[in-house]
Amino acid sequence: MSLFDDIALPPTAASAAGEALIEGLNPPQREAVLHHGSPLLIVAGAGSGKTRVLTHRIAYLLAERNVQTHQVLAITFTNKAAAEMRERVQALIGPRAKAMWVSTFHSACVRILRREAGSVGLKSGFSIYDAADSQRLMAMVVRELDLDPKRYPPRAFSTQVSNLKNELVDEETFAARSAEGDHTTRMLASAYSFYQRRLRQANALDFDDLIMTTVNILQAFPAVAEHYRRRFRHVLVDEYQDTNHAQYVLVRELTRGVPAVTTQSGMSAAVPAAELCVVGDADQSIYAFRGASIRNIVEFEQDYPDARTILLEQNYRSTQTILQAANAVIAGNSARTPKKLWTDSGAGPQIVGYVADSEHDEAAFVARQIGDLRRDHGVTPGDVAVFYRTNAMSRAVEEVFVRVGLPYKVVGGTRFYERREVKDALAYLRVIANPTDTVNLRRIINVPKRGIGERAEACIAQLAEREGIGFVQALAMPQDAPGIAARSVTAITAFTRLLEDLRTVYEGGSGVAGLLEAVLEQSGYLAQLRGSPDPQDETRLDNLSELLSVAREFDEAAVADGVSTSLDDFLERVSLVADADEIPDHADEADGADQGVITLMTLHTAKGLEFPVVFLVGLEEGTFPHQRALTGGDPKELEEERRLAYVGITRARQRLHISRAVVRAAWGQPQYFPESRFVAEVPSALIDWQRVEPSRYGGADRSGDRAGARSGGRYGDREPALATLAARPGSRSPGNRPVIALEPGDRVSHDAFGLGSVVRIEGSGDKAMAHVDFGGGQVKRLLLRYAPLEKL
DNA sequence: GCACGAGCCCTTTTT
DNA sequence: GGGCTCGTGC
Repeated sequence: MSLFDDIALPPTAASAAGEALIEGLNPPQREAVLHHGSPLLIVAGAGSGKTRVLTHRIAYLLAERNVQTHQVLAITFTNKAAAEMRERVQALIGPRAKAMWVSTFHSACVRILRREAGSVGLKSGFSIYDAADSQRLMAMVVRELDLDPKRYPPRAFSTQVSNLKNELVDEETFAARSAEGDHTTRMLASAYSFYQRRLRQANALDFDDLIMTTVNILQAFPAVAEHYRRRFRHVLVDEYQDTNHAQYVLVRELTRGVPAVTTQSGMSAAVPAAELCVVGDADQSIYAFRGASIRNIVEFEQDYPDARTILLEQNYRSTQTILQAANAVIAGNSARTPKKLWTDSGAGPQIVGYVADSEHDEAAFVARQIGDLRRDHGVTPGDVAVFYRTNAMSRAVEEVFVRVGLPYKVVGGTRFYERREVKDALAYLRVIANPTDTVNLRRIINVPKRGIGERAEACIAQLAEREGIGFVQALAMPQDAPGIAARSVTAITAFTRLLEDLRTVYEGGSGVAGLLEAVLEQSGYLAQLRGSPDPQDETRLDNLSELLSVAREFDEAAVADGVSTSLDDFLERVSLVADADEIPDHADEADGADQGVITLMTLHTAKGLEFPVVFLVGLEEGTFPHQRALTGGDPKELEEERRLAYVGITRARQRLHISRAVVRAAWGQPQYFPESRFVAEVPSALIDWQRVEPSRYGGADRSGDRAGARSGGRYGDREPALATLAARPGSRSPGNRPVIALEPGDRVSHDAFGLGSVVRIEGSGDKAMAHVDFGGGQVKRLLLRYAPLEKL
């Protein structure tokens, strides 16, 4: 029985071949594939086959609507998703899909910028700075501006600059706008413009620049814009709910039509606006923190008045139980267009719940449960995923998995390309590709140690400033640097010589791998690691050898495709891939020996994926929803947390497990956490609790226990981990208390001062402070994080 | 110039 | 439990 039974005539394709391309799709899905002309918004619930629809639509355009491959631009959220989409289209219509542009926004912009960089004075071999590089550069700028990094943290500046760029606010506009602002705003403005200047000098672009600069070029150079508007007749965007303003404008610019114009060389034909098709789910918008704007999807129909909207609500992924839980949680968000996912698959097993004493106990539960599922239901490790709110939480799970011998892979976290040794090696390559890349140059100038210290570096920087030349040029004439030691001059000469030699190696046709080998060998990097007593350096060597094989693969692929290998291409690739692009393919490995590995990742990384068995750990107030969303004072943040919960729940196909730890170590110290509100929102009939919070009363009354957890651990002595903590009531080590919510007028009790009443509260979060009147004219100011206070 | 240790922030989430 | 900065001693 389906909702569509009363729809008389499902859409049909024009031809038999076309009919084959929409076979097996339900009526709204077919309609989305076949839709013609006006902009199209596909509002798709979780697991409703949106990527499938997009894939089939592209195939249909190419096979049935006479669209050329080069006329299609498809934007996905990750490179991995792009690769999959290209493969699927190929499977449907053959190899000509290969030439189609399917990529992330960032990769697409790099391709455009490579061609058009000259128009904004960039050399085409520009470096791409990731978030860490940007922060490093911002730190240099803050130092240069003589600002106190404590008052003006480069991190915060970096984020704010990123936000401005996502809003397409350039540094001049911002400087003009903030001239009247407060001191911090003006400092931010100068940091922004200095930062941009330094980026340009380094011939580098940061992640946000990739989009913003592309938009700027399209808007400033009509001929360039026209080129792409004529070219792309179909623009398709997946995960539209996670696009930011700059990306929105980029899409608008690309899809605009071209009017007919008469020029000296004749008449150019008009081109109508490109067909735009976007897919998204407002309930899965989880990237507002980096500028994603839900308005892009909610107001699509206002932005494009002739737009058509198609709703996909049937879920093909999860059981009814899982969907009910997801629907219940997301319903807690106000101001959303109600959308009810439904499925005609069965109820499936109940959600399994577990309340652990500690994060170790919780991890042990996960491991036990996986063992049971393996034994009783033939579940393989590759079927299982564990999701958590923050990267740091993977550690507890990993420890247990290592101990019991479960195979796993952590996706994200300290990413491969963010490891120190990998970044160092890549910095050498970047400097060789782009000699003006100061950030990377200064990164490796003394790595491994070669006697060019801070002092020498400062002398060179001073020389550069005095002569009005770049840092690189100054480095070529160290003897002219004011006050430099003779020893340093020798060291610097040897260093520049090294770089020249390496450049020669590459120009001699070494390929990227050959160059990388030369870098590691000749710089002494390998020698240093090999000779190190630090066991960590062992894994560093492994990582470098892994990087070397990535380079080899790249060279080989270039040879196979008959393309001339380019260092720029290699660097671009490693700059833009996330570890999310290396998620193991679990589904198709189930034949015998290779049973895949358990996937560990954050909820954010989980977007767009699905697993038969999912564990959601750390469902605690303060962990998930995250403390910052609770104390930030912005209800929007809490809504985003809820959407994140919705995303997490809907990743599961068959079995969902939710768990929490009553006590979790934060900053090395144990801290109490009450149950997450998201758990309470799931109808209790859906959950099979295997263990609930232990209480001193021995009962399973969860509401009573919650109060206990909040006010400071009255726990039974059956549970060892808790007994230890409970043994010293009121004197728990400082800094690890939950910050209790207090209001003026509340009655409180203090271990030492006795009874009192709250006069006022100042600050929030970790810095929340209460003024408490304990009588006798004694008003104490107490930091809630430290004070042994209990609300009465 | 560099190695080492103490003290300091930290932690959301990522293309 | 970690990564970074600063001070100290060589």
